[in-house]
Amino acid sequence: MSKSLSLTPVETVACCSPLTKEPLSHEQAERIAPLVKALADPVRLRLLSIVASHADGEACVCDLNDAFDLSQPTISHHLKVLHEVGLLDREKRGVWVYYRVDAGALRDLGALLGGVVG
Amino acid sequence: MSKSLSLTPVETVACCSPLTKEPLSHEQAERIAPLVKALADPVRLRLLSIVASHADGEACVCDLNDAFDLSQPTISHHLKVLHEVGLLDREKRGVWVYYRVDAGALRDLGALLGGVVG
DNA sequence: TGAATACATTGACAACTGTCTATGTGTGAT
DNA sequence: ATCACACATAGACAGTTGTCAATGTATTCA
Repeated sequence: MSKSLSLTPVETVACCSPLTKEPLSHEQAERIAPLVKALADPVRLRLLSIVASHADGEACVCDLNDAFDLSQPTISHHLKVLHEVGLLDREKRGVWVYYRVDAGALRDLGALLGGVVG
Repeated sequence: MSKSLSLTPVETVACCSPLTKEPLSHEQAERIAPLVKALADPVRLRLLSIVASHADGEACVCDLNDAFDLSQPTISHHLKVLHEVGLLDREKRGVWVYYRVDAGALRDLGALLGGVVG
């Protein structure tokens, strides 16, 4: 895996001490913020929790659309945000697209915030 | 402590299962999101980490202002956001105002996201 | 009382975000 | 081939957010 600027936010988070241990550098904060920002929306929080707790750990977009009173493009948009930041994996099977939570990413983020050692 | 709508986001988070355990309700997501949103900014992430890792667990605004290349009102604004959501406690002593991290709040949020049982 | 210091509040403005409608793209079935 | 379906993308628009300069409010000291 590359060490370059193309690190996804998720990859960045994995290697930081807990927030409360030592001050975050400017660069660390700039990289972590997008990941937290991706979670900072009620719809995306629900999307993530629905996917995570779904049978087989994955859910197709059609299931997700039904869970909200929002247009399909809006759900698609939120899924894209979560995917781009590395919290959700995508897989297309036939006509359907299945999303799956990157459990390690969530765990690392939790550790970073909560103070549990990663 | 009241069970009413006046729950601070921090109080709300403390009582939820991890994100990945079961789907968040609409109401839960609406309450948790502001807390995550408060963290979803690089400046606020750094502010929190600086305060948390400071000697005695507290820092005065003057220290914080010096750590950033931003105007004093801007820092004041970010501190207010973190305070209103319950992540930072304020205490005025003389002319100075000291901020302190609510460690439990951060821990609960980490548990909620990371999946560690609260 | 007056001046200086530490911090908060206000108001303004550009940038970003969430949502929608309309449209595009790929896949499977007839 | 054509049609229907599942999902993504584009463009538009209102609401929110981060920042600053200017101003307000306590508090201490002289």
